[in-house]
Amino acid sequence: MLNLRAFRSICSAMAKELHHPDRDQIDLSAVLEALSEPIRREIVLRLLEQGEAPCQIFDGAPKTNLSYHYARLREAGVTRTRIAGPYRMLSVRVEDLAARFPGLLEAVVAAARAEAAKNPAENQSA
Amino acid sequence: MLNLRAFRSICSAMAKELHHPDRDQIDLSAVLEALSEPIRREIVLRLLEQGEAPCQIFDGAPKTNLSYHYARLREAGVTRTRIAGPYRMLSVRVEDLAARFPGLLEAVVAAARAEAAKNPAENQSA
DNA sequence: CAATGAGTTCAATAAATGTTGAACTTGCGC
DNA sequence: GCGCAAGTTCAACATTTATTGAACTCATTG
Repeated sequence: MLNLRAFRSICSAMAKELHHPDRDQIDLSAVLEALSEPIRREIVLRLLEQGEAPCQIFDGAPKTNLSYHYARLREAGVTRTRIAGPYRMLSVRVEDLAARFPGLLEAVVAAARAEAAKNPAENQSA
Repeated sequence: MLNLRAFRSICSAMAKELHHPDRDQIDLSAVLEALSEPIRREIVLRLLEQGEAPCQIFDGAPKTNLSYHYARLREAGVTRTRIAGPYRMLSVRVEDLAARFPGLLEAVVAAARAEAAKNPAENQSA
């Protein structure tokens, strides 16, 4: 495990790329758990609406907390992070998720949208 | 909160019924989280295969642990528990879940089935 | 090179979930 | 009424997740 972490650090430094699980390594439990957190669903919804976007567009929590949530989404295989100069661009791995769990993202997104529509005040603060 | 707990105890004692969230109170986060745990997905798969079944049919963990998981599934609105004499019959609230989050249960179940097919040894021990 | 902004890492803490064994409650059969 | 089985509750503990502020890394600009 320590070896894996060191390995990832080396990859990051050399290739300016973060580690993402391969498509066939995306784990159902990790995805469901990642998406069970409201703020993460908001992030996913926003990314789907706008397409790839920089972390900057999210401000519903302190930076460090958002950083943690970004990492959980990425590690679960839900999002992809691309480093672009001083920014990190996030996107949802729509095709990978559809390939691994057909219909899951759509269902969660539809439910999350309905949820957001039901709580507009809460949503505007995000 | 204490009041709600007392209220639920009274309902249980009087009506031999456990509390279940109303359909419109089923919360997306609770459902996703409930289903993010592998053993709970197994329980759901088994119930869907066999229809309503007594708790007895599950033996993949100690009774108290299973009791905890049953409660999480029930509280999330995923399952319904009916008391029948000395047994507790569990069933999946398929229609409620479909009404609240169309396609979600199907997608999770399909993924869980694929998962189970990929790990048959792990599955036979359940 | 220094300053600044974007976002991360780290360690400590808080909160929540998961596990467990003892004690318990309930229903049933003898 | 007693004994037993089914499943729950409780409290303690283990594990994991979530939050936070300080320190950090990296890229850009003057």
